[in-house]
Amino acid sequence: MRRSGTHGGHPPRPRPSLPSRAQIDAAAEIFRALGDPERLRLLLRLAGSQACVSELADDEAEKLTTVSARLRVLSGVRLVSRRREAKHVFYALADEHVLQLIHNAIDHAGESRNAAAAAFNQEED
Amino acid sequence: MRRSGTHGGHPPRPRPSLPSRAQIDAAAEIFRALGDPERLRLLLRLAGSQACVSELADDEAEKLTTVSARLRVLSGVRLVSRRREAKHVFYALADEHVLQLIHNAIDHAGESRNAAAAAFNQEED
DNA sequence: CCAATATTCCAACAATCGATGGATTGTTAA
DNA sequence: TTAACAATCCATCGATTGTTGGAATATTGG
Repeated sequence: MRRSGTHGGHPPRPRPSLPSRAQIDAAAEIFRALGDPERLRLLLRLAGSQACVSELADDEAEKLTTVSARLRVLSGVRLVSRRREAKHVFYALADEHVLQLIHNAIDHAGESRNAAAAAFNQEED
Repeated sequence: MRRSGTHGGHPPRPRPSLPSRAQIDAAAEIFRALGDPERLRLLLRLAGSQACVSELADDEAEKLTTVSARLRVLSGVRLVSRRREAKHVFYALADEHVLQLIHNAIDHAGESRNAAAAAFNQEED
């Protein structure tokens, strides 16, 4: 049964060309970096104010190397920026978009209760 | 340094204090589900049109159980919705929000070249 | 130079993840 | 009921991940 054309329901949406494989991979990498509670918390911490590694480690009561490793992942996908100042290396959110992305996810998590099935069908879990 | 006050396009987003731990965990779970190229591709495929598991498996030349497992992850965080119709189970994007999230990430990946250092001194949007 | 401090690099390790085949459940038709 | 098909559940396996201690690097100050 191959009926992939006869179920109307999707409005004609301007499809901005399908993302390339490279783009999908890049996006997945970003999401993967975001997909860890500790890294996410670190990002939100940086949203408040920039900080150096030792300060962050002290703040979250974690090992230095642990925090450094987390920052390395976040920095690897440019979610945070690095800046050296004397002996310290300061990290900061790359830009406001990052925060938006996170808050979008939090939003989605909060409302997904019934929004999920809304446009599709009503079902009960 | 720019203050978040006079942005001419965003609805008044009240800074929602700091997200709770549960919210962070939930967001991380969503990001983790998004953090896999195959799952991401599956989502984009569903953005085109809903489909049942076997159709998706056939479409992407993957095992049925593999696709089912991927969908299970996506469904687990309500990124996609499930609907049973006769013998088939149809999956669809949970809502448009999901697509926005993905395109935001792709966007970020594309522009992250110089956006990284922007936040530290002068930023431009 | 050497010492002290801040951070990253490296090499384990346990924990988790994704794919997969086979068993199981669910649905329809005879 | 049995048969056929669709999808999920379960157990396993190989690969990857996150943490961590110790070594290496970088920077500043004697």
